[in-house]
Amino acid sequence: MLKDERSLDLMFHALADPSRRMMVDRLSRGPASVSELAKPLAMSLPAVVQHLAVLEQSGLVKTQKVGRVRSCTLDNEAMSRAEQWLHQRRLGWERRLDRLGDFLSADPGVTKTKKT
Amino acid sequence: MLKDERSLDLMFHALADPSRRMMVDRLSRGPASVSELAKPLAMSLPAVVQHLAVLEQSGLVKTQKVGRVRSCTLDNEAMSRAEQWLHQRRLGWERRLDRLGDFLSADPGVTKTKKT
DNA sequence: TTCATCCTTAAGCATAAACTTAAGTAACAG
DNA sequence: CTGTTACTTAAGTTTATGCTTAAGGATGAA
Repeated sequence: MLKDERSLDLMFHALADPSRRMMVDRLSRGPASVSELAKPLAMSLPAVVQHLAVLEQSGLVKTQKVGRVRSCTLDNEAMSRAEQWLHQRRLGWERRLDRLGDFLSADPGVTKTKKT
Repeated sequence: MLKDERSLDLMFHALADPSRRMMVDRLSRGPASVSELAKPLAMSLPAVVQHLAVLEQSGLVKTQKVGRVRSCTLDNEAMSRAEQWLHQRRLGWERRLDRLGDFLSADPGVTKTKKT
């Protein structure tokens, strides 16, 4: 992990394409070969391989070549890192809303907040 | 929600840029104006506004103009949808690993699986 | 009214993405 | 050894992104 930020760039970018999400979705049900991943997608095989490269560079997917077949799997830890980034920001926001709720119910009528 | 897939495209794409993530990070600590969002970023204001438009179109951020100031807030539900997509795929994968673990510990030595 | 503050809009530009087709290469089956 | 399967590589095209600078509004303060 040279730069965590860069890694998030690559992961979210990888997830921003419906074909790639479909591949991830397929892999969430178990390992698959390149042609298995390609089957449901309406595009050429090279295009699929390019998508796979994006997923692999992001770290979300690992692949391993056995004979002439490339076997692909999901990387749980990478998935978790993307999920956690979202989770933490969302929690920060929710805590803020909670505090606001507390404030409002504690002293209804007071509206002058002091600073930012 | 006309197309859930399209919405995920836009959200993950929005998150795939470090400047935009920085804006989301800032907003997770509370609402902010456009220039507050711009302050820590090394780019022109119009560039920031363009990033903000990407975030807004994705649904992750809501904005509201009061006087000459645009106030921005995070949309918790949109954040949650992106998070959930990741969470569910990751769980699918983990369940699979668990089943594999059960299988291996239940009958060590047997290696001939049936076929996929 | 006059001026500074906060955005907005428009236009242009360089780079990156998402494909395509056309040829390979490498394992394996017969 | 020959053909089929399963990818790989290369090159080219089109569209989208991420900026920039240069000019506008539109509000609010004095």
